[in-house]
Amino acid sequence: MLKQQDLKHQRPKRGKSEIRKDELIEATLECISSEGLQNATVRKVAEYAGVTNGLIRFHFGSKDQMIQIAYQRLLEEIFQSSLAVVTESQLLPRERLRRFLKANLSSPIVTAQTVILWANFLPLTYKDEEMARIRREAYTKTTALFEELIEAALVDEGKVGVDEYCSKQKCRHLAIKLNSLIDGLWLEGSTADNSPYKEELVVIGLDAASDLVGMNLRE
Amino acid sequence: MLKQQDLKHQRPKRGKSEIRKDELIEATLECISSEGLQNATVRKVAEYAGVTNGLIRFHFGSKDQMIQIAYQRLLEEIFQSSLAVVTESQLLPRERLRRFLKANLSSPIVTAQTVILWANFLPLTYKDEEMARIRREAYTKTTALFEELIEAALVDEGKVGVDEYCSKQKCRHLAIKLNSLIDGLWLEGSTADNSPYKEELVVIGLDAASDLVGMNLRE
DNA sequence: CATAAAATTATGCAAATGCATAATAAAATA
DNA sequence: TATTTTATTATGCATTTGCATAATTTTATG
Repeated sequence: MLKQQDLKHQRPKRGKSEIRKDELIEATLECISSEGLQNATVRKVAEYAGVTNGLIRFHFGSKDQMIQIAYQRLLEEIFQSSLAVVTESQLLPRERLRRFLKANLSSPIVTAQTVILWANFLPLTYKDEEMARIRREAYTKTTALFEELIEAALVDEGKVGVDEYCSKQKCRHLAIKLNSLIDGLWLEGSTADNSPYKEELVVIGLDAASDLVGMNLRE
Repeated sequence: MLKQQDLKHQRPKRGKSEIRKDELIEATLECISSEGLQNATVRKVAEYAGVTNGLIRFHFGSKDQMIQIAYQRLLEEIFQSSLAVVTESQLLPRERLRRFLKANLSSPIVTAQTVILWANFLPLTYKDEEMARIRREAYTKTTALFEELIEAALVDEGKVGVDEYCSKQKCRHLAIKLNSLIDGLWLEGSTADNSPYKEELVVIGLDAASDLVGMNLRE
């Protein structure tokens, strides 16, 4: 009902509409990161995309939906870029966890651009239920992955037994701790623009994570 | 030149103007936390304060200044409420650190209201130089206090020598770690509204901090 | 090619917004 | 009390903003 997805044998190429929509989403993110959400008006975003404002209504229906979709995209991109480093299956669990942490403490996640975008959207998640949902969904995904990586590493290193309740609890707590640590460092790292400090942040983060997990993740 | 501060023998009572300005600042914060920065217009804030919009221009000059002053107030209030718990001078350094951490993980700092306000202001600190300055100033104060508390605790517990370079470095790193951890937990704690989880966050936070500092801060 | 559908622009409007300026009220002062 | 400052309201204006609606162009389809 939504689209003629399965009519005929469709070319693998995305339809023109999808491409344009993609451009508009990217333009939205660029506009917000450059001008701030306050100034990211429908007209400005259209200007960033090189189209006229009416087109945004055509593709998104309303400004609110435009914002929601852009937020979703941002979170998905962040998730994907940290997921990418752990998909190589031949890695040791510990190394996988280490890479995941490192990815979350380096570019492209730790960039002023990313944090600025994140910060601009955040307030909306407290007032707009849909934005809250989008946030929760991404958070759940990230946390699940985190717990998974932690548990695998702990089991592999013989630190916990498998399937015991207190082990689950331990992993859950560790996930919260590591997640918080990373978020905090990420926030801090984005403010200071001197890159030597940013590299130091990775070291500090892995060091702290090592203490928390009780496992050498510094390598 | 600014005010007739030292003319005559002035009553200790604040002038009417100061009181009204205070009301307007509080109204600004209330309005932002209820409606979001986007909708915190001059007229809305005036409505929250029960005055007409012209008065805001009279007291603040412009909307931008109104926002800046409100931000300053928020950060000051946050700082003061965590400072309050460590001023009792007869406390052991370790207990003092512990209380500071706990304060930063409980009400009134960890409330949706506080985080919402903080989140609303944050994006501005990336575009407005004055807002960035206000943020840096508060951050510097907090970090300095943090390092102070950490160093005192480490020295008292005999974990480090006094005045050595690597000790300073250690304290600095620990301050960054604890600060990040707390910020992350704070952010997370504000989203979930179930209070049992919030109490758990304090436990988790103190537990993690204990691991990081290498000292029992759980009580 | 013809025609229907999709994509895009053009135009306009009503509401909101920040700010200015004048008018008025309240308070201080002499 | 008279007068000057200070505080507050009233009014208005130019601009911006989101959205609607119609017109136009482009693309797909029979």
